[in-house]
Amino acid sequence: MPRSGQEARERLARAALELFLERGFDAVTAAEIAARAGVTERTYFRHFPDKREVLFDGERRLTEWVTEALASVPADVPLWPAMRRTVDLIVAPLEANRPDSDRLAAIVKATPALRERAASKEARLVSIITGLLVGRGASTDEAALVARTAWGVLAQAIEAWRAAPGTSLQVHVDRGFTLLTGLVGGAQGDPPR
Amino acid sequence: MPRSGQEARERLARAALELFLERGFDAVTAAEIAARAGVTERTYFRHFPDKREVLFDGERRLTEWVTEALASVPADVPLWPAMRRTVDLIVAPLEANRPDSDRLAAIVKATPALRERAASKEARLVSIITGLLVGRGASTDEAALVARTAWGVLAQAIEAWRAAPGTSLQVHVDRGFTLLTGLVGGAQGDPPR
DNA sequence: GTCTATATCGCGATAGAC
DNA sequence: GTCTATCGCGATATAGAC
Repeated sequence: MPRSGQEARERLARAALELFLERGFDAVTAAEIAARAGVTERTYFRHFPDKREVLFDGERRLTEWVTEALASVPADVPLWPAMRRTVDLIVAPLEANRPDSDRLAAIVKATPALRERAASKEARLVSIITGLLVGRGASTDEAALVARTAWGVLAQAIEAWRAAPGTSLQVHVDRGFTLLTGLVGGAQGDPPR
Repeated sequence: MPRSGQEARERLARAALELFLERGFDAVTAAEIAARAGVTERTYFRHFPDKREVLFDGERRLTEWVTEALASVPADVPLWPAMRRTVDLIVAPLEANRPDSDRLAAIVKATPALRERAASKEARLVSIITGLLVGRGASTDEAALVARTAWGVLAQAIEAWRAAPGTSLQVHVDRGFTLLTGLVGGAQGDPPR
């Protein structure tokens, strides 16, 4: 079998996804993933630090999308509008990636250990975005707040989108930003509807 | 030593905190925690499902604080102001708890596995808050957005507070809410400063 | 409480790729 | 011939089953 590390890595990722879909995360051993990919267990652990991480290998792309999107927004656009544009820009790749990400989301949702890892990945991404915003001249506090808030809107939109199979993610994103603006920026003494 | 389950649980939590502070999370085994608490390893795992969970036993109080605080806000207060008041109400207990929570934060920050668990606990708390807001009559989308956003402000304030030892948490919270209102609700065409 | 599966990692040897 | 991925074996500790 091929000696290229990258290929083995991809075979491992595919094998893991298949096995987890077939039997569920807990019922699959690292040795089985390795066997299906045609390598030994030891090789598995050289590519991935633990059994969970195989699933999130593709998530690195998300970081790239965000980084590129934010870089493409002119530097003179203020913080919040810049983040809004960034979110809009990554809607398209997210929608294109829907089939894969839906399957992944299903596995993750069903497994507490994977939900933990996913939550931690999200936190890391928010902190990366914070760093990028600081690079644009924002204060740390401001950057962190904007990154958290904008990511919250997107994450919530994604959740709603997954729950409503026919809809477009862009619609949920727009709705989220509008809702947020109304809630946070609007008149504060309004009585409940 | 006492036979009360609750007491053993507390001794385990204290022993774990001590050992983790002394040697770091990874260099401590569950058996050692149990030994210092005067019980067997098996007893440890009866109280806590894994090695990480001992540290977060106290976090249940946070959920209680939030639940009680939100319940104390009159039902006719709109969503966002209600969450703002809720956050204000839990500032006091958080400040009172500072010494313990600072030590915990230090251990968590130094250990990836614990950061994951902490991120997951936060996500769970946000979803609990979302449920409470839905109970007040909000739509799921609205509730989730408000819960995420308000928690983001608090979490960010806590981080800034920890970084600046002399300050009061309330100040950081106020600053965060003001900042957010200005960013999200303010004029959108402003040029950068 | 005891027993066991299995995740995870260290080490030395081997064998494709360039 | 070097690299470096991979192998094979062994050790330890978590976590769950009986």
